[in-house]
Amino acid sequence: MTASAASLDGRIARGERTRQAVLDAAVRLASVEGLDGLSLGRLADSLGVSKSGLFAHWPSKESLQLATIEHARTDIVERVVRPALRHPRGIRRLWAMHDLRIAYYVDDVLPGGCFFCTVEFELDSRPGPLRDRVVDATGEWLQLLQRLAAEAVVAGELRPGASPEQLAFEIDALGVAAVYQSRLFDQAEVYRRARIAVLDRLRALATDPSVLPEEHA
Amino acid sequence: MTASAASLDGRIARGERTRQAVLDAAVRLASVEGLDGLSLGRLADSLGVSKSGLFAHWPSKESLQLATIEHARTDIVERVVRPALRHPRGIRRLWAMHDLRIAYYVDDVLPGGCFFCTVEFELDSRPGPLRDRVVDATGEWLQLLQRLAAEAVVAGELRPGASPEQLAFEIDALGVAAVYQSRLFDQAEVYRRARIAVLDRLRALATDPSVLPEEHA
DNA sequence: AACATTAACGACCGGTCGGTCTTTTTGTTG
DNA sequence: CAACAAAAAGACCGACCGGTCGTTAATGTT
Repeated sequence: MTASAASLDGRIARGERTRQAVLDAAVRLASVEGLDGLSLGRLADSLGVSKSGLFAHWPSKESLQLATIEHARTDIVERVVRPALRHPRGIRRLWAMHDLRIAYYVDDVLPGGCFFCTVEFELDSRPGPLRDRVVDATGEWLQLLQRLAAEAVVAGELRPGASPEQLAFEIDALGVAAVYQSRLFDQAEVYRRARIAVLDRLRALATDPSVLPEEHA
Repeated sequence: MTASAASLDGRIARGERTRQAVLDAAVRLASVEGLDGLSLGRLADSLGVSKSGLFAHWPSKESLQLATIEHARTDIVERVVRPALRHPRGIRRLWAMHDLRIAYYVDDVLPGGCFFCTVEFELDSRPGPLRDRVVDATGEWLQLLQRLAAEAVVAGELRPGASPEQLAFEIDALGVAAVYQSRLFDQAEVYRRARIAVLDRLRALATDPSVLPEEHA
């Protein structure tokens, strides 16, 4: 019985594998049906496991939903936030954040397009622990955009008059709208508009627009 | 038995009154819970009528949901679209449409903020008659914004280079984002940003910005 | 007064929901 | 091998879901 026994125990490893598989499926399902529309029976069926098996890992539906939010957040951080942070600080990093977000949607990572967009509108008027967690995560995202914009101002790449709060609001708005309009109408056109809108906005506020990419037709 | 017998028949009048009361409550409930979260039992309870009484007016839940979409659409037309169309054609009418939309949210007409925003994200990835009807209504709204923008270009109030499609996308995006962010965070600040964003955008594209109102602090 | 029509109700149906409990299977350890 | 522990299954529960049916009450027609 060593300190790493837990990681070597095949039983626990199996449980962890199952847990990840369940959360993967839960995020995918919830991106379409919402966290409330996510039913334990259907979730279990879609994985070929039994419903009661889920209760071996989470004591209630709500705790599974909370874990699902956490899992979705981790996914976004790894696929969007971290890659964007590898770009040079300033206006290019801010643009990369929006660009990679749209790319995440283009790549059809989730069948519903965006887990957080779905649950934000699902829970925005329904108090409770789920909503609280979504509020936190969304606040983090907006503050991240805001911080990147502020850094771009400090670096002199955005005009001193530019408001980071205002800019963060607008960039997020265009990302959210891209999700729902692309689902309702023609996808490619909408994604193009969401990119152009932010590019135009950044170009108008930039001290040297040439650091931004061309508008790809 | 005159031609206007139907309108004089107290039985039919009573039914019509009930029908309107049900649809009013349905739109309000669905703006919070979504069209799927709308349960017939709770809807009936909130009105003090019996669940089976609802089936006297609609043959199925889906047909009630469709009627609810229609009812919500009528509400928006009367409270936002028609008042905005009374403003002079061009950039002022386009601004009025956005301004009145935000005012609709500020006035807390619906407990969930916006019926269509909720159901757009609820149904955007779920095929069926409900989604089809929402797609139609949303398309109408976007084309309306687009038409107003095009009229402003024709009137020479917006620069010839301005793209009505792009502008319509951006204005709608800022309206939608105002809804969900105001529900998750501080309301007044978000509404102010949604107004300023569109005002700035229109001002940048206007040939004569003085026809637009000042940015009210 | 007799009858037709409409709105609305209460009882009930099969099915699904989240959740509990007991049992079986799978893997670890002495 | 036996003893044990974790993962997973299966049977089952009360509550609620959308929906049906037979009935009653109110209104209008003759």
